[in-house]
Amino acid sequence: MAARRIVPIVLPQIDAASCTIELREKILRRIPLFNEIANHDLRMINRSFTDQGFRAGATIIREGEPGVRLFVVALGIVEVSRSTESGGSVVLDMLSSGEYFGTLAGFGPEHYEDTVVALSAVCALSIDTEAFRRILVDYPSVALRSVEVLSDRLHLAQEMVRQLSGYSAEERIAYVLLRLARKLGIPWRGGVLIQAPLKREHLASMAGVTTETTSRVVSRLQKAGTLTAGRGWIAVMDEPALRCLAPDYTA
Amino acid sequence: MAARRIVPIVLPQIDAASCTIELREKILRRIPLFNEIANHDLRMINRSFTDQGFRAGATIIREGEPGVRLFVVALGIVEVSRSTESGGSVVLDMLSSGEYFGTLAGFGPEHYEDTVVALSAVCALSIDTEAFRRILVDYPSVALRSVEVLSDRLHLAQEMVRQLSGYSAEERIAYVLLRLARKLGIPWRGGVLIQAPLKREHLASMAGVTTETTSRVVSRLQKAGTLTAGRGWIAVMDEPALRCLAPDYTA
DNA sequence: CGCTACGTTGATCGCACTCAAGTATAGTGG
DNA sequence: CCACTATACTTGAGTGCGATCAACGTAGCG
Repeated sequence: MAARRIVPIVLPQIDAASCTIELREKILRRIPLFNEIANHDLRMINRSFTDQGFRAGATIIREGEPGVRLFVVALGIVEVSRSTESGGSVVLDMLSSGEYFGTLAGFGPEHYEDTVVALSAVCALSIDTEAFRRILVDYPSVALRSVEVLSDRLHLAQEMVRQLSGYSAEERIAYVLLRLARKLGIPWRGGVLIQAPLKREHLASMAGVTTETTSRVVSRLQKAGTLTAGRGWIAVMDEPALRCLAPDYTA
Repeated sequence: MAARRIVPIVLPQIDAASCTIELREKILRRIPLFNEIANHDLRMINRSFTDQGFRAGATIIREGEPGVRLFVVALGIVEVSRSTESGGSVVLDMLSSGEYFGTLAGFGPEHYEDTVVALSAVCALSIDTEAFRRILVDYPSVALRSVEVLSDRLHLAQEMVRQLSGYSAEERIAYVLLRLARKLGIPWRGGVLIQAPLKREHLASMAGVTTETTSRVVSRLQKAGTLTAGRGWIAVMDEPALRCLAPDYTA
C-alpha cells in the first residue's frame, strides 16, 4: 500500500585514498582534545598518527588483546561492546567521526577493555600510547583537555548506571534513542534519522532489554508517531515526546 | 541465645585537630594522583589544599550547586549519590581515605554532578579547580596520573553498566558487596568486615533493587554462611562463594 | 521503658523475559 | 525482473522475578 520505501541509511563509501593528510588534520582539529592547539603543533601531532581502513564488520580491537594504541574514528561508525562471561555481550556505545577509543593512557602492558567493531566502512587514525604520552607532556593543554573529556565520559557512564537501575524498558529505550539521535542524527523528513546501521538488537543491548521487548516498544512508538523505523534503521520524528518518556534525560 | 553481639563498626573519632599538616601530607602521598611527586613538590601542593571537618550526616556538596572544588577524603567515609527526578536517589559509590570527589577539571562555571554526604565524621581536603589546573600544568606527571585514574574510574563505571543490565538481584548485590569489601574491608573474625555504616537501603540503592529484596538476599546468604550481618553493617565471611554469585566480577 | 528507625517476612501483582510461530524485507542468483 | 533465501522483525501465550503493599519483629537510644 505504502510506496516502496527506500532504506534511508547511507553508509559512507571509503577507499584507501579517502584519508588524505588534509582530512586527517581536519578530523584532529575537530577533536576536543586538540582544539586549543596551534595549527603548527597540530601538524606535528598529525604526523604521529597513522591511518588505517576497515571494511564494515571488521573487528578493530578485541577485548582482552594486548594493545596500547589510541584510536580516533576519522570516517564511519564503530560499535563499542564488552562481552559477558555468560557468552552474551553488551553494546556500550556507538562512535562516529571525531570520537576515540582504545587505550588513552596507561603504564605497563595493558589489554583492551572493549571490543570495537566497524559498523560501516571506517577510516581510523591511531597512535601508540607511548607517543601519546609524549604529546600529553609536551602540550599541557591536551592533558587538561584529556582530563575534561574523561570527566565527561565518566559522568555519562554514571548517568547510564542511573538510567539502567529502576527504569522501565520503555524509558531506557527512549533514553538510548535520544543519546544516539543527538550523536549520530541527521535531519530527515522533519525528524532526525540515526545515521547508523541500528538493528533492534543493538538498541536492545544498549538499553539492557531483549530484542522482543525492543520491538514491541518501537512498534508502539511508531504507531504514536514518535518514531519511524525500518529494517536496520530508526528515525526520531517527535523528540519532545521521547523526552517525556525518558524523565531524567539531560543534554 | 547468641551472646549479646556488639556492633563491630567503629567510626573514627575526628576532631578539628585530627588533620595535622603531617597527616595531610601522608594522605596526599597515598593518592595515585601524586605518588610520583617529589617530597619537596608535594609539600608545595599540600599548601594549596585546605582542610575541613564534617560531622556524620552532613552534606558536603549538593548536586546542582555551583562549585568548582576538588575534594579528597582524608579521614572517614562519604557516600556519593545522584538524585532522580522521580524523587528517589541512587547511591553511586562510597569513598574512603585517599579517594576524591567533586570537580576534577572543568572550564567555566560548573555545577556539582553528585551529592556527597558524610557517613561518618569526615576530614576532607579540598582545592580550587583553578589551583588544581595550575598543578596539572606545572607537574605533567600529575596530569598523566589524572588521565589514568579517570580511565580506571570510567572502566569501573562501564563495568557497573554491564552488571546492572541483565543480571539478577542476587548477582548484583553480590557484585556490590565484593566491591565494597575490597575498598572498605578490614579483616574480622576470619572474614572481611565492610567498615562503613552500611544499611540495607544503601546496598539496595547501589545494586538497583529494593530494600525488601536486599533483605531477603542478605538473609539467605547469611544462612548459607557467606555473610554475617547486623543492623547497619555487613561482613563477607566467604568471599569465594560470593564470587561465584557475581559471574563477571574482575579484580 | 517506651519510642523510632531499621529490618524481616508474607501476599499479591505486573512487567519483561522466554519460548515459539509467523511475517516482511533486502539481497542473491537465475 | 522475479523467485528464493537469509535475516530481521513482529506477535502471541505463558512464566517468573522482583516491586509493591502491608504487617510485624527488634535493636538501639534517650
